[in-house]
Amino acid sequence: MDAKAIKKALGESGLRCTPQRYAVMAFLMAHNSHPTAAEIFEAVNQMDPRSSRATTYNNLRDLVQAGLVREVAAEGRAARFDAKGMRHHHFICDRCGSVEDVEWYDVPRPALRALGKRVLRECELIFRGLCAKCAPRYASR
Amino acid sequence: MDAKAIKKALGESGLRCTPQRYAVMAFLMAHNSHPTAAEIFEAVNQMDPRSSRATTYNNLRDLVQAGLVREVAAEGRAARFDAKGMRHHHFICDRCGSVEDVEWYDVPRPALRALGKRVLRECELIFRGLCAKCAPRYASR
DNA sequence: GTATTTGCAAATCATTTGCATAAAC
DNA sequence: GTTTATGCAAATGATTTGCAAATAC
Repeated sequence: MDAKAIKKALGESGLRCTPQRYAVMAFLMAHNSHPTAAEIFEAVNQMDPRSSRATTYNNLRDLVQAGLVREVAAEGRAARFDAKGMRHHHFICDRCGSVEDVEWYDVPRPALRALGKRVLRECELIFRGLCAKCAPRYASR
Repeated sequence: MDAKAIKKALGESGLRCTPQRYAVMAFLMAHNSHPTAAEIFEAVNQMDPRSSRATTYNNLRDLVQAGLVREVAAEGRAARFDAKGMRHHHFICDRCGSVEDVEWYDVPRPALRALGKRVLRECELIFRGLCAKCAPRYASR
């Protein structure tokens, strides 16, 4: 379906369309679960055991640099990734570290005032708390 | 000036007021530069070479858990810390990774809707771009 | 006095790198 | 054919942990 689109996007970014790189990109486009690099490696390698951990990491770096993939850093935990599709914000679970999409909402002008000489590239909302799975089991910690 | 306040806050969190822990907390309260754990260790140890790297890390973890310190994760780089004082948002520089405070702005209700069964603890704005120092030198990358 | 914290060095975890081989363009 | 990417294993960087000795309460 978008095999061609992926190839095109990679080409335009000066990246060759190798099976390993394609697989990472396709996987991220098909899953909005914000997987970690390790999870992506597992999944991609299970379908076609031709990739290596290092290559997965290198490809993720390349894709982030090319602007095709977004990296979400969470405290103390491994980074998580998602294909840049429709704009959205993120909800990060305090308990399990999962990252979920939250419907996009334009940050109003007043919030952008105090930026001074800084050059703004993007502005994202990060919600934190307990995800729907963890909320009921709230007890420890 | 707030030596007493620090001691009190630690006590209320069930944390003993050791010189090393106190030093970390006092340093964070006196500097809003969002230092990394390594920077905090350096600074604290320079004034009084009695602490160790491990203890600094452990104390930072304890202070974050106690809710006295906030941890800011940035992609690929070391975590940065700040004492929870006045509420504020963060600006993270794409180039140098520095984290700066941005005046607080209450996120309007509409943005808080799509949260479903999730339990919201906090909501923060993350601005990304080039800091005032890096903006003029924009060239490479 | 007792429970917590420290410091050390070793361990772990996520991620990157060097380099020879293989594949994309 | 040339340039870029791969896979491996080893390196790095950040952070954590085990444990005996020290210290806050």
